[in-house]
Amino acid sequence: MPARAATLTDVAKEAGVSLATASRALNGSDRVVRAELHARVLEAANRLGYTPNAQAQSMARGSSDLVGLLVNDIADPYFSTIAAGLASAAEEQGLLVMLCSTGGDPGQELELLAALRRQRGRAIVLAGSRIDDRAHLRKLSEQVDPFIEAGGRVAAISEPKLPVDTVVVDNKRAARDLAVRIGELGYRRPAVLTGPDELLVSRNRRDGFAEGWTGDAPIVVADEFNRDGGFNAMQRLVDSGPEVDCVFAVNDLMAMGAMAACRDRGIEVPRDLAVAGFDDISTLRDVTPALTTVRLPLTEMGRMALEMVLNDPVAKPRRRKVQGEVIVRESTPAR
Amino acid sequence: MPARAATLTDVAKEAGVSLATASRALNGSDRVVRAELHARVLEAANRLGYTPNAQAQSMARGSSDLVGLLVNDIADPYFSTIAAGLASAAEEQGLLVMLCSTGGDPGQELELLAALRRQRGRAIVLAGSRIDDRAHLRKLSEQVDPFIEAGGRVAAISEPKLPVDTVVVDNKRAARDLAVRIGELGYRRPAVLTGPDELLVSRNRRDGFAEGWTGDAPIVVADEFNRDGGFNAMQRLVDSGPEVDCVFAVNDLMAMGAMAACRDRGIEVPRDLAVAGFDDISTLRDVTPALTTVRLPLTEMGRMALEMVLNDPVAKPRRRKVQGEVIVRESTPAR
DNA sequence: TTGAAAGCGCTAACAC
DNA sequence: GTGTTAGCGCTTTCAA
Repeated sequence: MPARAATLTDVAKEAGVSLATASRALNGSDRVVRAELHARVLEAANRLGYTPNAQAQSMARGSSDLVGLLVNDIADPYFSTIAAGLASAAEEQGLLVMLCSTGGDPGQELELLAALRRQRGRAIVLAGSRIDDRAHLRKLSEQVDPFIEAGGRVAAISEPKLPVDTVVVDNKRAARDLAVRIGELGYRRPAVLTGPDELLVSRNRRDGFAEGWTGDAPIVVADEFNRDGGFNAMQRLVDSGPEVDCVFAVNDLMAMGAMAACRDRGIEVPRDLAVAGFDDISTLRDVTPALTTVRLPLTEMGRMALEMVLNDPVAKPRRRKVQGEVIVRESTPAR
Repeated sequence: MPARAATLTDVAKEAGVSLATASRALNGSDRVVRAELHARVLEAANRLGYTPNAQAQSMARGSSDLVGLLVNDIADPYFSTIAAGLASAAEEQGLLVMLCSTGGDPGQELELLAALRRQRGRAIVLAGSRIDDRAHLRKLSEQVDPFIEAGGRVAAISEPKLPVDTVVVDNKRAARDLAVRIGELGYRRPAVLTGPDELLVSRNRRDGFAEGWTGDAPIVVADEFNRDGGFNAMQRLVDSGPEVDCVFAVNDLMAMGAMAACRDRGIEVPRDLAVAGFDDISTLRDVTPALTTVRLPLTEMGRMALEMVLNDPVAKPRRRKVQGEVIVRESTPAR
């Protein structure tokens, strides 16, 4: 057998019909093919194990059934849950997802975006925090704009920094709500474990919490936006020895790291110190003490982004705001 | 501006050279283009914001830079970690990953495999447990074989049920090792919380454990292969009231579910009951009590699969065995 | 070194 | 209804 897949031409020949008829019979069109020929074509296709070449189809049709998804890190449950939502919505639409994981590296982000662009998918979804860097945002636009100009569609799941349809989590508000609840629970001296300042999520969650807090301004310790960051930040916090009765880590992974650090230092959560996170990662819903956090509809957000990006484009970018819901659990008992 | 991206023809025209020259200047080839023309082409391309059309390139070249990845559920940390490994290896090779998540549904798996096949990527990686179903395996082969026949490459990360290169976890052996360790720790009456019998991973882990166990055969409770399955299985186990001093859940998610069920029933882990899992999901490394489990090099497995699938094909499918490492933590203290 | 032209596999006018 | 044919954007002989 040849190292070559059967083509439509092969099928047409085998069925004794024209290329056009074969195309119409197999891949639909308004034109109708006589039942007999139709059957003959299907049979031939079957016999030859014919599979349409989607690349050729997109070229000829001028439209593709690929959508790109760019995330910071697909191993991070935050993004993998979004990806799952987006992928399942894509499947329903008969679309295929091209996945790129940047590792949080802006340079990589640009390169992968370019790669996605080259594939001429019908849309690209950018998930992951925008960093507050004018130069980088400009470079992103240099990729995004021509893609849109050429008929592509782009949406983001992030802080609304790019002029594209965006699913935006109201981080500030949710963090504010959380601060209020923490206050109501009787805590008096909170600390915030935050990520790098350039990361907008991180900043907004921190600021939102501070806004919602009525007592003295919380102590803030910054580190990486992941588990190890939470661990390290917590260690530094403990070592600097301030009086603190509760800690808000700006995401669940950091909160887990923080709790691990507490354990290392003999601090018992929540007896000695309360801990709260953000995201409500489902894999972590069974940890003990159960983590107080802000629930985000991650799967839904992935679906929403796909929906937006498939909608007809509008002149003005749409914003779909998503609200987080404070979930109080054992890690922040009333005191 | 036109809703149409600049093409190579546009660039050639703009630079006042032939199509062929433009192609050679921009997208490399053995032929060398005179420096002056080269510069002129690059400039024109830049001015026009030209991006090569990867689809057209694949068609013309007869080879694509897409690889497909089919997983059971991208939201499951097991698969998202594998995907991360594979994606990062792919990036290094300048390849793009098309991601499909089947939801564990065999029908869906077939459809998505077909979709992947249509895209004419250079390779497809199938990650996820094979179910032991002759009819389904045959249908899979009906997709896989012609793809390979036509020059495509396929690899799997699973039990070696398909005649393709496979990264295979030695589940049986690792589970056996775990059983031995559990025995050495002083446990006497274990139960196994397993998944559906058709799932080969699930079965092999269960059987491996039983093999490694020297006392009376462990009680076995089967349910779904996920968190809720662990929860439900554990409830049923408790309700049926047998004497058990330790539980092996065949994956970490089930173990988490099992621990949650214990909490519900007032059983304290590990004081009243020890629990062990399998996979060593990184998101769960900080839970308390720390989970005894079998560590799998998931990221590495993703990389390995890509590597295999890009290697020259060999007549006989390769098998790369991966060993799990038993990690004893607090959830199974010596007693 | 450069250019003209023949495909790659398919769709969509356009004719019959 | 069905067939012919001109593209889609690119690479790659083959000549010049």
